[in-house]
Amino acid sequence: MRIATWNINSVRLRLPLVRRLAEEATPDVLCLQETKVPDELFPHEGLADLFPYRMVRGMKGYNGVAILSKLRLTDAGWQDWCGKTDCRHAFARLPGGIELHNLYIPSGGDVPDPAMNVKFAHKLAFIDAQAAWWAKEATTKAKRIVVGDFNVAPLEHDVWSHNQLLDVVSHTPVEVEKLGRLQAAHDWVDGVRHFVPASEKLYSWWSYRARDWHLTNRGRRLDHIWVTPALAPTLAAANILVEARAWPQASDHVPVIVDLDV
DNA sequence: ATGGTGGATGCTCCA
Repeated sequence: MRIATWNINSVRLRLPLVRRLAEEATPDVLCLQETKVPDELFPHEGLADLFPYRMVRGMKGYNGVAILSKLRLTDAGWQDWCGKTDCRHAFARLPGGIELHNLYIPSGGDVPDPAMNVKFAHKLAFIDAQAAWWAKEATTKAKRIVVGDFNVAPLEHDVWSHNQLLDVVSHTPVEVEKLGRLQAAHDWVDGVRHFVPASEKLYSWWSYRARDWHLTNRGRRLDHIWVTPALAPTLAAANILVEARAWPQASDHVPVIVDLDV
């Protein structure tokens, strides 16, 4: 089973890129974030041939998540967090009793101080709420996958310069610490780092503002696929599709892909 | 230290 996650930054604008990914990388399940489209305007007609099963949860202009699947989805739904209806979490059950969760964690704005910046406070509260939720749900046998744009690059080599990003939202110690607690809450296994040593640089996002993203290569690994320990033995491969950053009218994020032998 | 780009929206917010 091939699972992919991609912050698409408008699914309507980049529908051709979604189709290209589906055809070239052949994911069985594709989770999107920042779809930026209300459910009634979601481009189902442009995706139904590739992904007959779809769970979408979007709103006008901002955020939005979608699960597109070749495999049957059951018990599909969505959930609100932090008292907001901002379309950041969709879930569904896959064949084999696997529960899939697609998350778009708040970006957090520019100032890494929750007292000065309500967006950063929201981000930290969101991660805390997730950690509490998973601590409550966790069982050793649970077969679960959580994917998405977590907007946190947790490891030193998940950013181009650890020292220069310590004060930059996405890599501050408080976010990394909270994401670590969230990860520990269900003993989540990082499906990509399972195959790539922590000493190796790995990115899934490059800013639009760089003159030449490829030349400067100032990336961050913000997009993740985690699995519960019960699924860890099935991890078969992982890939970050860096080349997609150079596709015409690219998203600033690239697809992250994990294969499971299930 | 600053501003750089891109998307959705509608004379600005968000990333």
